[in-house]
Amino acid sequence: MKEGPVIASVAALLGDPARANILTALIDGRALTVSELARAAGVTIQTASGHLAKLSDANLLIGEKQGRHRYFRLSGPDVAQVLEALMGLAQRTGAVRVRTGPRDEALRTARICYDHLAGERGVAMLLSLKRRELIAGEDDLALTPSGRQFFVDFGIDVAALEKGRRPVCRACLDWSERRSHLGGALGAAILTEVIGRDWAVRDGRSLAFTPTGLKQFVEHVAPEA
Amino acid sequence: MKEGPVIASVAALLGDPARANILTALIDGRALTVSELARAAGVTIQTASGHLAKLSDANLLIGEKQGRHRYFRLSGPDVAQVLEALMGLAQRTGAVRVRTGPRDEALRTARICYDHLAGERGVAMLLSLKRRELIAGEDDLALTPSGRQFFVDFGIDVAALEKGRRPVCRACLDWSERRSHLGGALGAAILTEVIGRDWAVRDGRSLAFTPTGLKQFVEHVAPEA
DNA sequence: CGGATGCTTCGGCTATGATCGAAGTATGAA
DNA sequence: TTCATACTTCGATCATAGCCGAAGCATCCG
Repeated sequence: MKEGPVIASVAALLGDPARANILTALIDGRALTVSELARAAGVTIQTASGHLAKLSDANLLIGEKQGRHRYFRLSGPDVAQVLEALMGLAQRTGAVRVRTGPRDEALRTARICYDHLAGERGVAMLLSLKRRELIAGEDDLALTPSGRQFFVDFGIDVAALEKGRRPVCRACLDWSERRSHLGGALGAAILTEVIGRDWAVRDGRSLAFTPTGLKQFVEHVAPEA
Repeated sequence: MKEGPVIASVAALLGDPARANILTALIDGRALTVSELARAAGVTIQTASGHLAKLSDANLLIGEKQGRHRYFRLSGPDVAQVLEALMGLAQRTGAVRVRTGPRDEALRTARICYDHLAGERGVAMLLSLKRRELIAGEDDLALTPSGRQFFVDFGIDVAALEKGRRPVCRACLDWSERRSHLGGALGAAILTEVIGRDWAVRDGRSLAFTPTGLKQFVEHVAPEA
C-alpha cells in the first residue's frame, strides 16, 4: 500500500558517496570502464566493482563487456534527469560545495577532463579539426589520413597511440558546453603537448593559457576560420 | 572539485525507508504533525522526531510550531519533484511494488486519506459543498452557518468537533486528482458516517461504495448540480 | 496547581553495509 | 605457454546510523 520504500531503495543507491561519484561521472552519457570509475569515485577497483554490480542490478546502469574491459553507462536519460534534479535540490538547500565564481569561469573556458582538454577551448578545437577534415565522424571519431599526417607533423607519435589499447579518438560530451570535445589517446597526447610547450599551465582541474600560448594554440591547432 | 558528494548527502536522506515514507506522506503539500508522520513511517515518535530533525536541518522540510504540535511540510515544490522523479525511475527500473491495475482504479475513484475521503468522490464532495456555500474559503476552509446546520442535520456533532484541537475543516490536495478534498475533523466525521451507514466499506486504503450507498451519498452529501 | 498530551534528548543495542587485502577468473599479448 | 591486464569474489574489519526505552521539556486543560 505504501510507495515510500520503493523510492527509498533507489535513493539509497544514490546516497553512497562512491556510487554518487560513479553516477555523476557517467552523467554525460559516456561509457567508462570499471577502473576509470574507480578512480573517479576515489575507491579501489574491488569496491567499485561491488558498487557497479549493485547499480546494474537495480537497472540504473548498463554494463557491456568489450574484451577484458567492462564499460558502464547510465541506463537512460531519466537517470541523468534524477541526478540533475538532485543537484538542483542540493544547491537550493545549501548542501552544495561552495564554488566561488572566478574559478567557475576558468573551468568553463578550459579545463582538464580526465587527461584531455575540455571546456570552450576543447569544443572549439574539435570543431576546427572536423571543419578541416582532419577528424571525421560524429559519435565514432576517427583520424583521416590528412589528420594523421597533421598530428605527426605536430610532433605526436601517432603510431604509438594506435598500438595502444586505448581508442585514439573519442568524443566526450562537454559538461559546460553541450557539445563534444576530443578525448581518447590523441586528446591526451594533445594536452600533454600543450602543457609541454608551456602554452598553458594546469591549476587543479582548470587550465590557464598564457597569452602567447593561446595565440600559438589557435594558430597551430584550432584556427577559427 | 567533485560534485558527487553533494548529491550523495541529499540522496542519503531520501534513502532511508522511514524518511522516504515521511516525505511521500508530505508530497501533496500538506503539513502533518510529528505523530502523524511517525504513523505514516511506521516508526515510534522518538525515531520520527530524529528523522524530522535531520530533514529540516537539510532544508528539505520546514517545521512550524503550533501550540504543542509541530507541523512539518516540504520546503518547496522542487522536493516533491525530486520525489516524483525518483518514483518514476523506480517504476521503470522495476523496483516498484507491483500494484495491479484494478486496485489502482479503485484507489483513484475513492480512497481513504488518513481518515477522510479522497479520490474522485472526495474532490466532487468538496466542490459540491462549496458550490452550495456550505463551506467557504480556498486554502483555509471554514464551515458557513448554513453549512454548520447542514451537517448537524446530517447527524454530526459539530459542536464536539469545534471543541477539539483539530481543525474542523482542512483542504487536502488530492494525489490522483489535482484538486483539494476535505480533511480535518469534519472530513473524518463524514467518512465515519459514510462507513457507519454502510454506504461504503473500506478495503485497505480504498473505499468501495455500494450501489445504493453511492446513490444516497450523492443525494444527501454531494449532489452534482 | 496537577495531570495529560506532544515532542525532544539521551544512551545503549544492533544491523547494515562500505571498505580493502587476497585470491580467483577471463581476456589479450608475447 | 607464460605473463600481464582487467575485473570479480571472498572474507574480515570497522564505522555509521537506525531503532526504541526511559526520562526530560513544553504546552494545554480542568
